[in-house]
This record gives sequence, structure tokens and C-alpha cells, in this order.
Amino acid sequence: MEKEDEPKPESAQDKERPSRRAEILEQARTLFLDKGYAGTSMSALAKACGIQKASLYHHFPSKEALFIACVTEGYDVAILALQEIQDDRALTHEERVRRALAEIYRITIDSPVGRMSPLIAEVSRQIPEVARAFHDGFIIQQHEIVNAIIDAGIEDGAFARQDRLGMEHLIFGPIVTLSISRQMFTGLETIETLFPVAQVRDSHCDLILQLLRKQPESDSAA
Amino acid sequence: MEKEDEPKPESAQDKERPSRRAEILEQARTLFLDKGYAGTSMSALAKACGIQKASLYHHFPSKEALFIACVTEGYDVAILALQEIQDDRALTHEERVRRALAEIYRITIDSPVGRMSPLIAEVSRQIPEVARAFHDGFIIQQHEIVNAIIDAGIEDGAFARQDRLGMEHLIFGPIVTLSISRQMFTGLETIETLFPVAQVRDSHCDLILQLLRKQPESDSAA
DNA sequence: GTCTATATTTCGATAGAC
DNA sequence: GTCTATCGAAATATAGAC
Repeated sequence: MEKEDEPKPESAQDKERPSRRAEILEQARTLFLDKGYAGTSMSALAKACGIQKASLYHHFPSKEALFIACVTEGYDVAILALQEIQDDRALTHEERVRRALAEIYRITIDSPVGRMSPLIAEVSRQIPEVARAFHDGFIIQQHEIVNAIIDAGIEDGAFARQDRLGMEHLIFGPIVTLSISRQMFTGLETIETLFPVAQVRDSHCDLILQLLRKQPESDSAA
Repeated sequence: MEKEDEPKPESAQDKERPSRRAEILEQARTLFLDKGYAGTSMSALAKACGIQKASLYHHFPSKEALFIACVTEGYDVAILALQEIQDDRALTHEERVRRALAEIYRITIDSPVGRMSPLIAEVSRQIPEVARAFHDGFIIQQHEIVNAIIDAGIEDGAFARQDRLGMEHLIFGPIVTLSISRQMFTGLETIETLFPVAQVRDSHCDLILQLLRKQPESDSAA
């Protein structure tokens, strides 16, 4: 968090510019996630950034453009960690599934990108390109990596083949719902009883691996 | 919480009374679900109802009170159908699970009550009582019924005992996420490929029943 | 109970000084 | 690049006629 001892524009292009624009985006992400799109005003954002409202319009032409930048950037870093797990040849198939699931839990619950679902749902009709970017840049990427990890296990004979669509929803569904539930029920005393992250994650992972190990619908094995 | 001031429902108009308050609530539900809380104005609601904005304030003292009434009523009917499935002694344990899951899919995806999660998430900090009502009146009720159905199967020896928390999330997670995803990605051409209701539901149900039939972590049974 | 009219505040966005 | 000042529109809510 820098103050005001860096404002030298230098001769550098807009290549590296961690300054105002980035700070506005960060504050905006926080506010949008907390209050929603319509519930976040440019005045409130300006106050959170410690600048005047008019100054926001120097960096972004409109609230909508600011919002699009806000929810369209940052997918790459979230996907990168998953890809590294996918490519890690030192892991067993089961370990790779466990690592991947743990990473998806981390992204979906702890990072702003993962908590965006209700926000995207709010604006998806008004600003369809936001849903498109979230879908193509984040959802599809995650699904493809998980499918590839499972397929590799099936090819090696480590996993049984289960219905792909059902497995995708069985893997991502509980995680997304857990993230949203924890946002919905912040403050309720039962939240750590009904929605504890580590406990749900471990149990979820065990059940998924049971299904991957099992020969589907044919218990007469061995 | 006091009841709204309503024209006294004498014995005269018991039969037909869809009148203003109910119609306002219905229109409000639609708009709130579509545009969010902050994104729905009293003017837009008045226009949707075909009356003047000021008339809304005769039926509800404020926008917030209207919203609370909107998202606090209607849980009972949604829970009732589930309870009937729970109490239906003519069903086998597997059939009961299938029926219950199908009903939860229907509620969560087709009814306004089930699609409320993003909306509750938006306002949960501003109006905590809404999250409380949704939690106690809807979420907890559903979870308890599903747990009871599974427990009955375990007691009869039809189901294996799995981790309860994990199973709850494995059952409700994919359904809630499917509902929200279909709201987020309305209009995208891949929606029926990635998020087809009937196909996900059937596959989901099969996988859940595999886990309930299976002896956890010990395949050397019988 | 519904209307017209209006009060008051806040919204997104712009103009122009520095 | 940030500021002060302000615009026009739209927000919630109220007053009072009928």
C-alpha cells in the first residue's frame, strides 16, 4: 500500500502502473462485492479511495466501464495455480484431485474472483458481456482442468468412469454454494456449524474420491 | 414485527382477495429477483403494478418493509411438499430420496423462493433479519427433512452411513449452484450444455445413491 | 385507496480552474 | 490528475385532494 511518494509517471509506458487505477479497482471490488452493483455509488467509491468523485472519471469513462474492468480482470492468476497442479507429474491421481479441490476452495471462498457469482447474477441482464467474460475466462477454464485431471486418472486405470456432467456439478456445486452461503449468512451464529470451510472441504473430497474409486453400478468387483 | 395495516378481511371477501397487497408483492418479487434490491425502484414497481408510486406507500410503509415482506413470506408452501414426501410410507428409501431431490430441484430452480440466494446475499449486511428468516424458515427446514430421510434409510439398513455434513453439501450444493448459474448465464448459448436441469438432476441423484448404497471406505463387504 | 404534486436527497456524469 | 462546483435525472418518501 503506497502513499504518495511514487507518483512519478516516469517515461515508462502504461506497462507497470500499480498506482491509482489499481487502487480504485481494488476498492471497487470490495464495495461491489459487499453492496452489489446498483448499491455501490461512485461517491461511496471515491470516499473509500480518499479522492473526489470527479477524479474517478479521469481513470474510467463510466461506472459501467469501471465495473467491467473490475470483474473482467484477474482470472488468469486464479487459473494459473490450478494449471500447475494439473501439470505436476510428481503427484498421484488422488493427490492431484485433493490438491485441485483445495485450490478451488481457496479461490472460490477467499479470493474476490471466486465470490463474484451473486454480483454477476445481479448485472447479467444489464451487462451481458460480464457474464460472458466470467463464463469463458473462469468457469470454463476451471471445469476443463478438473475434467482433464479426472480423465488422466481414468486412462491410467486409477479412477472409474462416472458421468462427466454429474461429476462436474458434484465437484463445483458444493464449493460455489458454500461460498455464497457464507456471504449470505455472515453474522449468523450457526454459520460455522453449517458452513465450516475446512470440514466441508475434506468431507467433500473424501466423497468425490469414493465415487472416482468405485466401479459405477457394479459392486461385484474383485 | 407488527402486521401490516390491512383493510379488515370481513367474512364478505374471504373467497376472492387477490387484491392489491398480494399483487404488489408478486410484482416486487419478480423485479427484485431480476434487478436486485438497489436496482429496483419504487417507480418501476408502481409501473409494473399499473398504479401510482404514492399508492405503494399506502400498503407498505417503506421500500425496506416491502422487501422484507417479499422475501419472508412463502416458505411454508415450499417446505410442505417436501414433508409429504418424507411422510409417504408407500415409498422405498431410494424412491423417497429421488422424489425429495426432484422436489428440491423444482423449488430451487423454478420457484421465486428458491432463486432468492443472490438477492439475500446482496442485502444480508443491510437487512440481517432477511438472512435470518431465509435461513431459519427455508434452509434449515430443507436440511432437516433430507437428513431425516437419509437417517431413516440408515436405520433400516438400506443406506450406508456417510459423513452427514459432507452429504448435505453434496446434495444441496449442486442444486443451489445450478439455480444461480442459470440466472447468471441466461442468454449464453452454452447454458443448456453446461447447466441442463433434467440431466444434471438425474445424474446427481444417481451419484448420491451410489454413495448411500456404498459401504464407505470398505469395499470388502459381504 | 388512488391520485397529482412536490419535497428532499442522491445518483451518474461534466465543466473548467489549477 | 485532482480539485470545486454544478447539472439533469431519478431516488425515497410525504402532503393533501377526491
